Amino acid sequence: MRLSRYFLPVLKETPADAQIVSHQLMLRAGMIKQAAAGIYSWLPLGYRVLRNIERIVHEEQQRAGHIPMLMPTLQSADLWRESGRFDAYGPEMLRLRDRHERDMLYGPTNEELVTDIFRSHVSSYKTLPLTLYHIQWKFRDEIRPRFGVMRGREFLMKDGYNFDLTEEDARHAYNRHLVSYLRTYERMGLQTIPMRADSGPIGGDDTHEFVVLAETGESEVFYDSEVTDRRFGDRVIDYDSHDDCRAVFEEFTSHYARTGETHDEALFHERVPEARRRHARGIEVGQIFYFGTKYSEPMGATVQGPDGKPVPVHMGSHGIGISRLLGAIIEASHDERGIVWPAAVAPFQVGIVNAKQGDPASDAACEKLYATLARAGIEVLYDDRTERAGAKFATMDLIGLPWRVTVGPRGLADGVVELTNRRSGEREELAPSQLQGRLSE
RNA sequence: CGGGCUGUGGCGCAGCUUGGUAGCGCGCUUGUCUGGGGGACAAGAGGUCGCGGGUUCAAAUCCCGCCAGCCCGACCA
Repeated sequence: MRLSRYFLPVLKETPADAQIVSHQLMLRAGMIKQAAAGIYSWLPLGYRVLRNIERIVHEEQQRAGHIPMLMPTLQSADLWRESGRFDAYGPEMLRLRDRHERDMLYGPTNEELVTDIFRSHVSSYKTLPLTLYHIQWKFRDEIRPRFGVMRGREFLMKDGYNFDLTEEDARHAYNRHLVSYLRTYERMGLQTIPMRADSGPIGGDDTHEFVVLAETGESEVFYDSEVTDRRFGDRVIDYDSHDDCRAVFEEFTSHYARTGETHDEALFHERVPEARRRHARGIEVGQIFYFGTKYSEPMGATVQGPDGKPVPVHMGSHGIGISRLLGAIIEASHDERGIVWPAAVAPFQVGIVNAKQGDPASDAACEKLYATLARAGIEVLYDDRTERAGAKFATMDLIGLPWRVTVGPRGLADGVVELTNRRSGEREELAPSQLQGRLSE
């Protein structure tokens, strides 16, 4: 992409409304524009990152055997009356009427819809286990939206639902999701800690939240310092193996780690030596639930078992806050100059800075490099504006691409360009012909 | 929803106390000189001062109402 033909409305000054660094940087980097309280337009740069995160979530979900689909944002109130949540959910649910005065709602979550799909089409235990998920916009009419995309009213979320014949199978689905989520977040360069949490209006007995530790987090968390050393890493796992998934579950949840609502001070003291007790703040980026037959019973989601008798299915649901993740990643990865994107989610992998636009040698070298990299499938943003080098550097630092190539008369006189790593600041000089190989490492 | 605050050009702000020509910085346009960390100079464009009503010869400024947004608290991917 040529920056001169792109749409990247960066701001030099920080808008007054933004309180936390991720919100400030998203606005300054031209990623989002507020449309109303807690509702944002995703400008091209922000949209690219959003899509990258979405893609990773899709890949990891499908790796775990979960099946993608898409349910609508607008739902009929009827199903929610059936589950009893039309009244129970409260004013956080946005209710509206269509032209025929029928009660509708903008979905805050999708248990009712997916359960309805399930009961319409699944009648045999042979179809189980089944996990369906989708990535769709949700609306929750928060009392006070804030912190940009971290607490918006409209937000993009992956929500998935597992249907199993037995509690044992459903527990496995729970563990499998925990493993899958750990992988997902690590791929985005985030360390998350699964914490025992409160189930809120979704209901159910068992639930863990995935928390990114951050000063600006909205949740109060208590944990054993041991948990921060855990890494899933690149281990290979058989998602169908109950034992393998349970082992990971136990490894990551054996130490004390709880959010404020479920925190038990006495237990904390009993189980964690004082030197390892931590009290901090965190950002919730996902949550998994096991809720048994809470929805399947009232809504009649049953299957015929091997003995021919109908049994309600055991269910769980699981969510990842896709749009919130942008904020969480920036909170966890930035410096005084701007965002530092982990490569996996970066809007472009490399930015080319033409230090002297209009200089024939510089222009030619940049054009050639741009074409070569693009042809190699590397996502590259070429800053071909007639700005001075300093302004281009500042823009690149702000938008946080992993690599920057600086091309100018100075280096070209020696036959080299400069490659700079955004995170470490390390720079090396190399011939333009070596660049593609270096970036593909 | 309670408490506090703010709406003035795309962004950041001043002007309001004491009513009388709408201003500054950034950004934007054009030109010249520049050119490796947000350049200099010059000339420009751009504003129903959130909306409605009132007071007044005259309202960004005073009064009333409404709307929007932000912050602090109780709720949440």
